[in-house]
Amino acid sequence: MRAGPSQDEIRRQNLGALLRYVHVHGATTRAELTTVLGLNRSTIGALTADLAGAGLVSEGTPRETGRAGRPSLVVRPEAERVYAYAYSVEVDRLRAARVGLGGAVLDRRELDRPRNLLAEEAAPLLAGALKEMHPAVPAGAVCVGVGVAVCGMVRRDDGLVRLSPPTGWVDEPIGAALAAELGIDVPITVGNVADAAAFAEHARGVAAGCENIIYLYGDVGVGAGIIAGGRRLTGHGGYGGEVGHMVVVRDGTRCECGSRGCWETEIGEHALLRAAGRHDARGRDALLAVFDAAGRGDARAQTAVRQAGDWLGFGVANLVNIFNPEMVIFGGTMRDLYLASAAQVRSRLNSIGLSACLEHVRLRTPKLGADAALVGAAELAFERLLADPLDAG
Amino acid sequence: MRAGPSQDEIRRQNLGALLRYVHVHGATTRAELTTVLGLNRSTIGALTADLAGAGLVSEGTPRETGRAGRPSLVVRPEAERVYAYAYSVEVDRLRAARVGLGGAVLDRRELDRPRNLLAEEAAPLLAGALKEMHPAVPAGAVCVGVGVAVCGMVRRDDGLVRLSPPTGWVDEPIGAALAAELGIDVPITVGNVADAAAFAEHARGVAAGCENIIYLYGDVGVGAGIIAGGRRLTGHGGYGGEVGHMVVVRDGTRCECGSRGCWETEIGEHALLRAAGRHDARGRDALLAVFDAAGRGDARAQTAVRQAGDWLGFGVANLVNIFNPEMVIFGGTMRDLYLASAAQVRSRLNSIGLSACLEHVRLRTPKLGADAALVGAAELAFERLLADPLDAG
DNA sequence: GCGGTTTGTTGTGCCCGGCAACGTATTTCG
DNA sequence: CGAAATACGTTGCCGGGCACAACAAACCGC
Repeated sequence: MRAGPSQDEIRRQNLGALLRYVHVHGATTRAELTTVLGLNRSTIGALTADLAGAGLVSEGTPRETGRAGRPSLVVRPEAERVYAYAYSVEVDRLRAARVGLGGAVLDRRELDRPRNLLAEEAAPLLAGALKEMHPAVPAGAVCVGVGVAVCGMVRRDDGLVRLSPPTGWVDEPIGAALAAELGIDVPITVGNVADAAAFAEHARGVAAGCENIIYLYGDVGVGAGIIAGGRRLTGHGGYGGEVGHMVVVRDGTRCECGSRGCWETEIGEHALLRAAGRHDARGRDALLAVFDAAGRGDARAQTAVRQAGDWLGFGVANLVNIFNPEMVIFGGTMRDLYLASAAQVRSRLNSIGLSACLEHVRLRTPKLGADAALVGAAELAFERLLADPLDAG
Repeated sequence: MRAGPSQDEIRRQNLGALLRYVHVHGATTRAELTTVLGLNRSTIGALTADLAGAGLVSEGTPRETGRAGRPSLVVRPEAERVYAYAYSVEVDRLRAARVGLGGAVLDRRELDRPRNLLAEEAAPLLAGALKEMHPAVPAGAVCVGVGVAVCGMVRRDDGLVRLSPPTGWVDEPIGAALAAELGIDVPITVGNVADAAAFAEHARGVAAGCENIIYLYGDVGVGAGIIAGGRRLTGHGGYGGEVGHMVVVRDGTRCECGSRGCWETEIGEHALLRAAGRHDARGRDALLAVFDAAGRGDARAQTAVRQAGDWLGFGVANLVNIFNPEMVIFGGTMRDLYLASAAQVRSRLNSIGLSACLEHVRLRTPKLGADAALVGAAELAFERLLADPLDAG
């Protein structure tokens, strides 16, 4: 039961809408902004002046238009001067990047992550990557935040990593550890990697313009970033989207989460490698080798892929029936699995899915590729700026 | 990429917030409204004046407060003069009601629904109920809309009932048929019965104040009304929440939807009656007889109930893992099943559910009882008024 | 260079809500 | 019973936000 916005909230929202537009769509003429945002020329002028004054955008000379009339000024995000640090904590990899307003990756570092590395041990490594990148930051540039994407369940309120079977983390305060290590005074936002990737694909990837999407992200486990009605589905505690632990086989194979027959146990890394007869292998490279082998005609690999693809379609169909999404995106290892078994996926989907839900659903692979998680993490950090550009800038 | 609200939208939203508050919470003093809505006394005064002018609220003499100071005026919804018609199309029952602003059922009619009655045949019956109720409407009262709750998949854009296996409806334009039959010029909103019930329980039932809930509604089939982040989860076409057709047994029992092993085939009416050895029975009474028998110690009935309860817990656990809701509500026949098999439900939930998701989830039965669907249908109709009180009034 | 066209800029006005001063209704206390 | 205290409604004023219109500026085609 909340009242409507006050007038300065209007201003904030309009500033945010403008900044978000140039952040997502890149340099934009003022004329275009007036039509897109539905605001008056004079208002757009005032807003850009405010944002330029805060150093968030710059106005440049117009592009050659070819048409008659005074050319419109171009509003550009300050892609170099305003940036966020983004981290992605994956099973066997730590990624760090400096991402400019506008979404460009300005700098990056990657390092292998020893399995069973705890948050307190990871934080110095992550901070080190940041310090390595720091000298390249131009003078006067300002960091608006740090975003961290972790493959695990993250408590919304404080960013505590509750449970991340693939990394072995339980109640790891990665945000606090990182804050202590960095010693810089910027807000740190921690989120789930699938959520972050979904967010990025929703903002500037294949799902641009879609309001209802499911981004399925496979690593060792499987999670989903879900956007419903244009907003992230977080759930009450922030643990929404744990579709990998939807049980698809009652009393099935034991899962790391303690339950049995989770979807993950049928389509996760372990399941596929085991089915392909590679019990000792792990990691993404091993997985790709299976897909390769299947592509080259290896019968056992083909069976494994087909079987996993069948289960992939099974679970996706269930999710489609529940959410009625506009698009399902297959990211991480799910991308490879989907591409290798699209026939099985579609077949299952068509047999299980309700026809009304199948009508408009599109199956896609990510547009942002491996960077989706990083860009999404940055997007999490930028979100604060976009909600209130002048205060957070 | 939408701009912030304009100034008259502020007004609309504030009017809506005030009207919604008295609609949900009943008569409220102006003083309370100022604190709840965070608006100034003068603003509340202006808003109530506008609403009173439109005949939506009335201001009354203050209640005895016992405290010092001038007593605050009481703002009351015009519960008799402003109303909506609500319909609920269930498998073997048609309900109609006149619901006043504030949510009170002012008048009601119920009739049996012959199975296999199509929308065009149902519309005259529904219209007849309305005409029966019409003479009792006080002079000067105004109808703000008609809400219809149907146990089936409803297209959001136009209210077409796409598929409703229990009633046998396929692409039935109940909204249009009703509009033609009624001949009155008020907007007709059609929605899913589970959605409507969830909406009602969220607004004024057990889930008041909860932002993430799953309302499980059982009739012949099973559907869910889902509220995520405080907003209804509709999905892209409006078909979200069809959890009854989440497949829980791969290649299991054939379902009316064309698929196999849907949740519905394990916990729906047919499943329970069959398991209890009552193959020829149907309807709610037959179902209640099974629960009765189980309560009295009938072994076969007990086994049937336990088995269905086990599957109920299974599906609920999956949904809890996916959505991380704050509350799960068991309505319709699911209420009876849940009450009769709470032990099984909790047991499955605890073994399958992720511990983080189980932390805060509460299992509840509806507070509004059998009226939830009707009140929810009315709520759908009121929604338009609450979004823009002065225009829609 | 000149008209036509499109856009930036500036000044004005409307609307909304906050605020403070004043009037009013009720309780409490002497 | 009456005055002080308390809380509230009402009124007028103010600042902020955006739309609008008039004017100035920049570009195109001729």
